[in-house]
Amino acid sequence: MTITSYTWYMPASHTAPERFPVTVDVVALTVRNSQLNVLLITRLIEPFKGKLALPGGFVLAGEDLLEAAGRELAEEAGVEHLPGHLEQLGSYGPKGRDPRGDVLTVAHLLLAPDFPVLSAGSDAEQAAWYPVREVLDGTYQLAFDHSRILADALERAKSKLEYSPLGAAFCGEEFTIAQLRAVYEAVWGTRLDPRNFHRKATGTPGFLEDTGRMTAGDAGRPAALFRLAPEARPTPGHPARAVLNPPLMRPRD
Amino acid sequence: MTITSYTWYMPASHTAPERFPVTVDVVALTVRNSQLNVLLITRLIEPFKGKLALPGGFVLAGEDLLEAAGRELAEEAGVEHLPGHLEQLGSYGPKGRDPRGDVLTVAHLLLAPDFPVLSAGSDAEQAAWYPVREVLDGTYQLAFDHSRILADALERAKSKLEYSPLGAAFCGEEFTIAQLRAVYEAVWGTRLDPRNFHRKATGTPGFLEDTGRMTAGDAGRPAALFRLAPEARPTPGHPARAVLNPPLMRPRD
DNA sequence: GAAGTTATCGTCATGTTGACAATAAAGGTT
DNA sequence: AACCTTTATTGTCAACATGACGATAACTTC
Repeated sequence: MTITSYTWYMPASHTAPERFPVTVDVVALTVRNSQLNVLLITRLIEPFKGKLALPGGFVLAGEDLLEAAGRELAEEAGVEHLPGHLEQLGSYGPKGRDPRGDVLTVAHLLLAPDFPVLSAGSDAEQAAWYPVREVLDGTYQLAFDHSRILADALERAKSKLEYSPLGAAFCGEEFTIAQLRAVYEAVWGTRLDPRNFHRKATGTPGFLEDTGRMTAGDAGRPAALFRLAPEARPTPGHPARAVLNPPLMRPRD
Repeated sequence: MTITSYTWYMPASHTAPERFPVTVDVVALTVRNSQLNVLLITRLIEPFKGKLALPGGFVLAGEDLLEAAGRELAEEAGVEHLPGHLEQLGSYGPKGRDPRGDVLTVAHLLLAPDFPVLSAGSDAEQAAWYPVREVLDGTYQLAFDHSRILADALERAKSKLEYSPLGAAFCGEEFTIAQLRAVYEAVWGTRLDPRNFHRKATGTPGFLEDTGRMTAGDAGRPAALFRLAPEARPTPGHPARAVLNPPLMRPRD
C-alpha cells in the first residue's frame, strides 16, 4: 500500500511528509582468543572506498527493523542462522551522515559466540573480524559515522554485562566460568579475580545452571560446564528478562 | 540535495531503496503531586480519532532526530524552551504500526519538571498531562503502538534513576531530598525509607551539592536545598555522564 | 505552649565486595 | 612414581553498603 495523502501529523508547511532512505547497521561483537572483535566489511565503492564499515543495508518494504538487521547480517557474513543476541542500539541521522544525502540508520548490536565468516567471491564486500582495540586506536578508519556507532555499542555492551545475563550470549550453549569470565574481561577491558567472579556467577540466583558435565583435555583442573538458567534464557517476546541483582560490578574506570 | 541514484548498499533486487516517512514521538514524563504523568494529545482526526496519542510528528529534511523531537514537543505543548532531559528511546516499525502504511517512528523520552501545557485553540490537538497509572490500567486507550512505547519508556525511566543522576531532571534547579525522593517513589511506584534515601543521596560522591539555602514556609522542619553536582550535570556532548556507583537500589518487584 | 509534621542523624544486624590463602584435580617432567 | 605447573574451586576476613528503625531537631498549626 502506498500512502498518497497525509492529513494527520501535518507539518506546519502543509506539504507531504519527507521520506528518507532507512538503513540498518549491525555492530556484531564476539570474543576471539580473549579479545573483543567486531565484524566489518571492506567497502568496494565510493564513498569511503577501501575503508571499513559496519555491515548493513536498506530496510525493505514490509520489513521490521530487527528483521532487516538479521537479514543484512546473514547476507554479509554469509551465515544461515544468526547466532547470539540481537537488539536495537539506536538511530542516527538523518542529517549529515552521508555525503550523498540524508539517510537514517538504525544501529543494532549483536552479541555472539565466535562464528566463521564466509569468504565471499572477490566482487562482494568482504566481511571479517577485527579486534576492537585496533579499530579504536586508529589502526583502521571506519566509514561514515560508524566510529561513533561502534563507541556507543561498546558502552551498551559493557553495561549489558552488568545487569543482564547476556555475557553468556558470547559463549556457546555450555561454557565454563572461566570462559564467561574471559568475556567480561574482554568487553570491560579489565582483569577480574577468578575466585570472586566464580563466587558471584555461581552465587547469583537465576543466572547459571550446572550441567553436571566437565571439561576434559585442557590444561589444569577440569572445570564444570554451565548453561544459562531457564529464567535467564531469552524467550520470544521477552528477550533476556532476568536481571542480575545486585549487578556484577564493573571496576570503576 | 536529492539522491537520484544508489550504487552502494544495493539491495539484491538492484532497485532504488525504499523510502519511509519518519516520525518522532515523545514520551514526556513529569511528576505532579507525587504522581507520574505523561503528556498526551487528543487526536482530532482518523485514524484513532478521539483517542489519546503521544505528541510527535514528521522529521523534516535537514533535521536531526533530537532536533525534530524537541521541535514537535515545543510545538504541541506550546512551550518555547524545552525543560528537562531529552534522549532517544528507540525506533519502532516501519511494519504494521499505522493502518495507512509503513511509518518508522523514533521514540524519545523527556524527563522534565512539571511545566504548564499551553491550551491551544480548539482546532489544534489538545495536549495535557495524564497520570501514567490511569493510562496503564486501561482508563485511557492510546493510538497506534503508543502503549508499547510508553511501557518501554517507563522501563527506561526506571532504570535511568538507578544508575544516573537523572532523577534530578524532574526537579527544578534546586530541590530538597524529599522532593527528589518523591520522584523516585513516583517513577518506581514504591515507597522509600526517607532516612535511608537521605543517607544514600547525600552520601553518593558526585551526585548532589548543598546550596547552603533552606526551604521555608512548608510544614515541618525546613529542608536543605540541593542542586546537581557539577560532575552530574549534563554538558553538551556528554549528557549526564556521572554514574551512581553503586546504584540507587530499586526494591525488587 | 502542646501537638503534629517533616528533616536529619544514629545504630545495628545482615549481606556483598575485594583481597587473598588454601586446597583440588588435572597434565607434563624427570 | 614423585614432583611441578596449571587451572578450578572453596574458604576466610575486613571494609563497606543496605534495610529496618530509634531518636532528635526545627519548623507550622492549633
